[in-house]
Amino acid sequence: MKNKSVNRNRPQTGHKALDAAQLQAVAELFGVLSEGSRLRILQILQGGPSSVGELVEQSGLKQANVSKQLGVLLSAGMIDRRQDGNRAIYSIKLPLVFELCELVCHGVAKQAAERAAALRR
Amino acid sequence: MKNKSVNRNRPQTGHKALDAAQLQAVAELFGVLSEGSRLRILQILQGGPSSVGELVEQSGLKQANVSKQLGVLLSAGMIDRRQDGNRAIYSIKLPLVFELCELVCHGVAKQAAERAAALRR
DNA sequence: TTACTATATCGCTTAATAGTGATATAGTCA
DNA sequence: TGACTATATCACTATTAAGCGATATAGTAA
Repeated sequence: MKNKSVNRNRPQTGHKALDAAQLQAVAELFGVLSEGSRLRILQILQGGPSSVGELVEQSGLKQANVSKQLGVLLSAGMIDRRQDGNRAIYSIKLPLVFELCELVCHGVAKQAAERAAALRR
Repeated sequence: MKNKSVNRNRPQTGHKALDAAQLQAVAELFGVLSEGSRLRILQILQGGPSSVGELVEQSGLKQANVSKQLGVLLSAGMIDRRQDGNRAIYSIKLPLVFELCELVCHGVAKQAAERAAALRR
């Protein structure tokens, strides 16, 4: 028999593997970030807290949709909500969101854009 | 009139905003990472190149599903494919994948797991 | 109260995709 | 050649969610 294993000499990655539940949690976090409309909202919120109306205006999305996506972001714990009189003010809660966007935007945005354009068959 | 703008004194974030196309590209990248099965495959590949059969064995997923998800990862440019006789050997291509996982896993995995468990209403 | 504004939610249609069993394709070995 | 193994693809079902118009809810102001 050949028994030619590909996996000898595996490099040490320096972090322990996640179990199924943790993997699923990470997947869900990425899932929240996998929608252009939500990224757009987060991008606006990176500039500071905003009301729903301001988000609607700046994003170009419909109000119902903005509210819905804000709910998703809120459930995911990524943003905070504060009531100010008539309005609801949202702000970014998790600094990780910043870090993720920094990492992705700096390192990959251009390549990703090119690749996505190429793949859009 | 009140004209009480929430958005004075916006902090400088130090990176320029992405346009719609770039946002969409980033969203698609996150989308690829938003599935537990694909994260599982990437996690195994972090230990080194593997054949499809090895991935099937270690992941517990069906072969058809592994092949399909490998196709998604390949199209996204995250992994490489090499033919070795009868087998197809896949390996991680984008180092960014490592960095993303490091960042997320270290900083959030536990919190995300707790939060996801709490949210699983 | 009434009128007005801001936000959230409902119901709906539509689109995308995960996972599956079955099958097709391609390489290996006799 | 034929038998066998490994991988990819097909056809299908079921689930999920985005975006929308319409409506409900809540706060404000007269």
